[in-house]
Amino acid sequence: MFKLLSKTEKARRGEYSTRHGVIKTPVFMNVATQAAIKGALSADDLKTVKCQVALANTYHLHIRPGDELISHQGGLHNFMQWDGPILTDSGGFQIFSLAGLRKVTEEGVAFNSHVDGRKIFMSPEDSIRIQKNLGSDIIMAFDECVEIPSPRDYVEESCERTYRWLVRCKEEVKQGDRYTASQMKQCTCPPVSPCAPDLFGINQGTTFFDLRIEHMKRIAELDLSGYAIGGLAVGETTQEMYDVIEAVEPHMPGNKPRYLMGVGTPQNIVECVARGVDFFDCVMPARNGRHGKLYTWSEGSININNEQYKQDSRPIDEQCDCPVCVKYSRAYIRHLFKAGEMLAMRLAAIHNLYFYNTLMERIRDSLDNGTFGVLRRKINDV
RNA sequence: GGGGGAGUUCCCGAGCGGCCAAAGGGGGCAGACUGUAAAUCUGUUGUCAGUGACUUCGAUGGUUCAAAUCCGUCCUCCCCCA
Repeated sequence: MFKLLSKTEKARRGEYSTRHGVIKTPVFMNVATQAAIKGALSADDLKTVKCQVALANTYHLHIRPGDELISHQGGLHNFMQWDGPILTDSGGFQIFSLAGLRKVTEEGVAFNSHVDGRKIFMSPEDSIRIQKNLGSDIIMAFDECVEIPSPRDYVEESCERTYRWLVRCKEEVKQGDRYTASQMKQCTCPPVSPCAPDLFGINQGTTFFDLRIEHMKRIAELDLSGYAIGGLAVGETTQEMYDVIEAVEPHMPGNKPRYLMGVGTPQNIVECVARGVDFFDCVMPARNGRHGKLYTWSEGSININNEQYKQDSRPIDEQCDCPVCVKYSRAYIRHLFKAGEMLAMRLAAIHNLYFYNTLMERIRDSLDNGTFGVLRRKINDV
């Protein structure tokens, strides 16, 4: 359940309650696709980096180790030992990123597993059932993420289908309680609650404003727990992305959280908070970290592999109080990268995720004390 | 002492008369990464200069229009036999 606490122009401060705790928004969700943060971080580390919500993936976990298995292990929370909220993506994006192997029909999508190549079929109902087996707090609707650019008639047809899929997803969520006894035991919510997960719908329509708006209006009528904007940051310009959000935002229910899927850079996040977005997720902090690109408050991002840091005894960021910055030097971390040590990626991921989660904390604080504009300018200037 | 083999650009290693500034790795330098098939991918790596020029393939002398590639001598290393 979402509670809007305050608004600063379009920017929103809120709280979203789940059966695994309250999420303070705006929030950045930390991506743990396969029930782990890449870079060798555990659920304990998620606490360290001040993560509020973990994001896992339906497609990946269904293929391996299997959602039934995870269900038998007491659900995803128990499996990965994370007691905070979990949002699972529906698999829609994976099918998009596996382009070439997929076949989309009204019933669902057939595609080849990236693991062993076997044919897999996933319907909206399948996706919901899988996400229920995982025991997620927030589940995403099964959508088709359309490539940008795509022909208008295809986008239109796809939006229609994604809408029909959404209706089916909603129906499936209502279907009998799929939680196992062990999951119920894990569950901390009152016994009377059916523990049905919260369903977020996903807006599509590429960069056709009218299709985006039309689609948004229709899904808004379904009274879902939250609304996502999907299919962005997939090749269009940043300005186009902002324009789409500005076009769609007025048609999103004000009393429901808004989630911009897969975005983005610190600048993107601040700019999109300013445009009314509450939830974000992105692989960038973890992936860039693994590749040596580290975020700082005063220098923007630095590539720690660069020769200039060879003898640099300063921390990654002198203004950062993460466990990495209070201890280690740039010279040491650069060495770890050059030497190919796993620790390099781990330390980098910890720092970057801490940076992102701290960024969100600062955004929330600034919204609370009226200094959001200052922070926004600062992030854009770096 | 006798016989055989090898020395290539930062390293390993191809090339064995012109298409070679010289394949391919590694290493170095730099860049990309936005609901994670990503500890991945891309560019660059003799010097100088905007097409081109100049110096490189152990050393030195030669053969040839032309040599990293052929021949002589020398230096160094490896293997086998005594």
